[in-house]
Amino acid sequence: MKSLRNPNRRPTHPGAILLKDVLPELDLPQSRFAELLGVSRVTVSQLLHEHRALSPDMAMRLEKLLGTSAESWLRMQEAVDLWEARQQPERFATIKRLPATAAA
Amino acid sequence: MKSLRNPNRRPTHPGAILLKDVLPELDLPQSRFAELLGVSRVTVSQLLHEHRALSPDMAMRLEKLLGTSAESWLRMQEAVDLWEARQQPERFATIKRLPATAAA
DNA sequence: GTCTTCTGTAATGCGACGCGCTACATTGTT
DNA sequence: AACAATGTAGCGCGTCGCATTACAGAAGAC
Repeated sequence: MKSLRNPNRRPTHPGAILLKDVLPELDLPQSRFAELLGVSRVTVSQLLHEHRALSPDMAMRLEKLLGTSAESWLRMQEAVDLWEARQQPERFATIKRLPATAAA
Repeated sequence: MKSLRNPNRRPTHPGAILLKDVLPELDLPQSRFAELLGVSRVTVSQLLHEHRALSPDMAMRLEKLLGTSAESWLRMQEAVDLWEARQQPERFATIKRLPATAAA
């Protein structure tokens, strides 16, 4: 087995975690959550529904507000970004693996 | 000790690795390196000198060409991005740590 | 000494994207 | 009926990655 988790599935968007786990736990309206983060309500809503990426700026805000590490939030976004990129192999099709110089 | 490496230093920019380690090893002119990556020479040069960030697109190209994981390249950039963000705490100063609900 | 290669960098244009703001429709609660 | 919360679209703005062009300096080949 390669992994206990399906290796080819789209990784979870950080917004989904916020929507399904974090917000219910906090028991706050999105509007209030947005206020506390110092961003607009629309920004939060779009993030929760995966209509935009979780930016480094937002990762920092979440860290400050929730105490969770900004790194962990960014990692999730990074995973999504790379998964998306890998869905279009044509984009990189012309790039051929360079033989390792095997020097040193 | 918290770490063997200085914890407060700016993390190494991925471009620096390319410039100091990867390119010398490959023994290629930057122009040829750019060709193989499928990007312009200017783009490579600016990346090597840390004048721009290493994008997910570039991470994929490096993975294809060098066999190194795109994740590892992006992680380095992510570290730089977060370090930069933390250098301006004023930006997030108004955000106050929310008490853990301690529910469940 | 001259020509060619490689390189750093500035300038311009373009498209993508994160964000704020406004506005409208919908749903649920009082 | 009235209000709060939410999803979403549209607009403008600033930032950023990238291509292209152009210029200048450094280094090596002849």
